[in-house]
Amino acid sequence: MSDLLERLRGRGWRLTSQRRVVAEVLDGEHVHLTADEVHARAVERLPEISRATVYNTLGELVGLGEVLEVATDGRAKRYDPNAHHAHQHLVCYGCGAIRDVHPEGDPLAALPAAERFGFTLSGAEITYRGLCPDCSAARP
Amino acid sequence: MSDLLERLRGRGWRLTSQRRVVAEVLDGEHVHLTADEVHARAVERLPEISRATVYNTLGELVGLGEVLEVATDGRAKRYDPNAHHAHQHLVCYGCGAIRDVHPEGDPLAALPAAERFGFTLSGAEITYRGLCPDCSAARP
DNA sequence: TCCTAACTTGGACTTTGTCTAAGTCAACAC
DNA sequence: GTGTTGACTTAGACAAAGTCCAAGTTAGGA
Repeated sequence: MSDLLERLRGRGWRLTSQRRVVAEVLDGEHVHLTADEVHARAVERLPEISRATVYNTLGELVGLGEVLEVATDGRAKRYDPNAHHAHQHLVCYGCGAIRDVHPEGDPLAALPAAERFGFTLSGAEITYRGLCPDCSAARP
Repeated sequence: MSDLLERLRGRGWRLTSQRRVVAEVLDGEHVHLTADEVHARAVERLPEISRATVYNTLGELVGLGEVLEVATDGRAKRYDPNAHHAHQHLVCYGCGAIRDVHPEGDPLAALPAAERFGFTLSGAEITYRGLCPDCSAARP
């Protein structure tokens, strides 16, 4: 994420303090924040940043392919900065915790031609569901 | 779906006209309606049915395992009555069309123990993305 | 036929996200 | 360093999707 700002600058982005703060908040691994959570953390560093700007910036980052949008629960979308390494997600149905995971093989290979209905496939998203260790311990 | 009402009755459900209509609307294959679409179709048969009842009934059907909730786009959830046959979904990113598909093998098998982080896995949902034949033709 | 707990209703409310008009400022030119 | 300008940000109104509640209705057993 450290060179993200340089890449964005190279694409003609104006480097505002707001965008810098959003990029900083998203830095890291296993980060899957909702837009509101990104806003809350951004406000800690830049109190006057608005919700609209956070939504705008997240939308731009997704459009540029720098951040992935993840919809694991039909509630708020989550934003995953780990866009440059193919991965899937493992979600705890107890507490909602999300981990990036790396299954073996190409998921597209499992779908036979007869099951493609003439579609031109471009990818597959897998959400593994389960109970995390903490939630397993809490439910005897 | 035809014997769904019998199963529900067996579980102590009161068989109201509202629940009957919601179940009828959901009958069929490749059905993936939003709650609002279910409500719109239910109103055609029972004009005074309320949105709240549709949401209640859908929630109960999901809780009983008779209907699946599908969140393919971060917008409205969709309801899939094909809950008793394991399947995955193929979604067109042009028009949003959804098909039920049946990939080969067990998706859980692709996730190595080292990538499970101590979770107790219970299932996996796969969303294949692509362009359907109609949308492919429309985008030269 | 009556009774009652279960069900339904309309509307208020919440959450999540989008849009707009007006004001601000990063980056370039000089 | 200063000025300029179009891109960016802001607050708040709006919209979509979903939840909650008190009051009224009703399915199904007694």
